[in-house]
Amino acid sequence: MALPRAARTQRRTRIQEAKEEQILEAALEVFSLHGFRGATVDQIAEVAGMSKPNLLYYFRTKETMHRALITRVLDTWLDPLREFDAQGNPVSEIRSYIRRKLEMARDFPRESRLFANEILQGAPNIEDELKGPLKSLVDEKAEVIRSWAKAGKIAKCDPYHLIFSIWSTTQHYADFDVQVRAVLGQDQAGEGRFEDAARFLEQLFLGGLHVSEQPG
Amino acid sequence: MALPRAARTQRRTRIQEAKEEQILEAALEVFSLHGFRGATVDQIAEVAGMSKPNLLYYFRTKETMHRALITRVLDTWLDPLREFDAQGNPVSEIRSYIRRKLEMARDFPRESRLFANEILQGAPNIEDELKGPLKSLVDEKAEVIRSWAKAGKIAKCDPYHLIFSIWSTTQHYADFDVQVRAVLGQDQAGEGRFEDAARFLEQLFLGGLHVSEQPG
DNA sequence: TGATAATTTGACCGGTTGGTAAACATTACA
DNA sequence: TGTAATGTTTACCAACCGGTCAAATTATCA
Repeated sequence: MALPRAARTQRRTRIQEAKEEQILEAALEVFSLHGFRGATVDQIAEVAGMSKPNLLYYFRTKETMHRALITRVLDTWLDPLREFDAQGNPVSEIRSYIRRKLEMARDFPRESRLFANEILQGAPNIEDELKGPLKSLVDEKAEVIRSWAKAGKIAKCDPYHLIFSIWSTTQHYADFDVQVRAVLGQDQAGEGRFEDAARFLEQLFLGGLHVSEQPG
Repeated sequence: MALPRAARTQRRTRIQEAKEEQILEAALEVFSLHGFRGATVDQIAEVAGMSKPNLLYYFRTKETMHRALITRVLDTWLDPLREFDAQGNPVSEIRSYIRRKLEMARDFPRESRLFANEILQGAPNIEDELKGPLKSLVDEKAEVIRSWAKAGKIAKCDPYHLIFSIWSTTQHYADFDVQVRAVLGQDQAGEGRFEDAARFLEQLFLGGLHVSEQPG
């Protein structure tokens, strides 16, 4: 009998790595579309092209699989914020942060929806990671923004709500894609909508934070 | 034997009205927390304080119940946008629209999450309503915004993406509440966060759309 | 090659879920 | 009051779901 995955030696065979990758890819597809409880193991197994017991050989439970996926996605999801540079030019840093987030919404909508699903349902599995690593990173970058405001480089504003608003506006194009398409209609909903969004958001944020708006 | 609800005469008894209300209230509670597939009929029945067969006497299937709920929520959810007044002052109209949406996120988070859940999972039940009534209303208001921009009363901008950004930033405080609380921490996450958000969003949108930002 | 470990599968299981059947209780109203 | 329509409950079912098991198959390597 084979040992369960967690009890193996560190060395992972190519097969293990390939299959686990295959499973997580399928799990992303299914979880992001139906949420945790809406997704079934059979469904994931089918998308992954293997039998259910075979899948459960690599991830012993549905929850293990989900947790592995969430952890990985949360990590890459924060990359754009990590690149946020205290030494850079404030305006161009904010602009490129918006652009990177929007690109992720366009190129990785499933990851965005997986995350949104999780948060929406109370984040039962990742509350610790939100209060830990996520909060720390945001605290750090909020301090950077605050210092920019203090130095008069951008308008004074609440840095946390600024970050929230960048998150929400950009992820909206992934999470609420169906609605966006429905409202824009067939003619306007071509891929140009991401460029239009980028233009608009740049205008909104750079206008709203322009130093000339700051009294005193 | 009782007739199923759909086949009854138009006159609804007080009992019917009360029970259906009771059920939809419970359904809102459960669906908004767990999504469609994550919610169980037993759970809804328990919250509604009745037996499962009794509940199914009023709504023959889980889906019927869900659809009734979604339809009603979508309707009230659009009220703030309906109040958007073409004759009013552009700046104060936009400001009060943001405020109303933010108040709804604060006072009716369950409705917001129910809707978000539905859209997130591809809006299988309400695509028609998105492409119909919703799109029509947005088209109408977008035209108003466009006319304001043309008259030089606000900066030129894409009215659709403006509306999207107001939706996303305000609903974020309902849909992503867990994340917002986690990031702000226990000390800052008191109810003051909605006032802080209102102040920030006002600054953002009114600054970003200020007519002085418009070249030419 | 042969033996051992890793991988894959079909059959199955107990619990849950959406929904039904039919008896029973209550209300509306002639 | 009587009775027919409406409302409620208990018992139940078939399908589905997450997960197990033991047997079969394949890879690894001395």
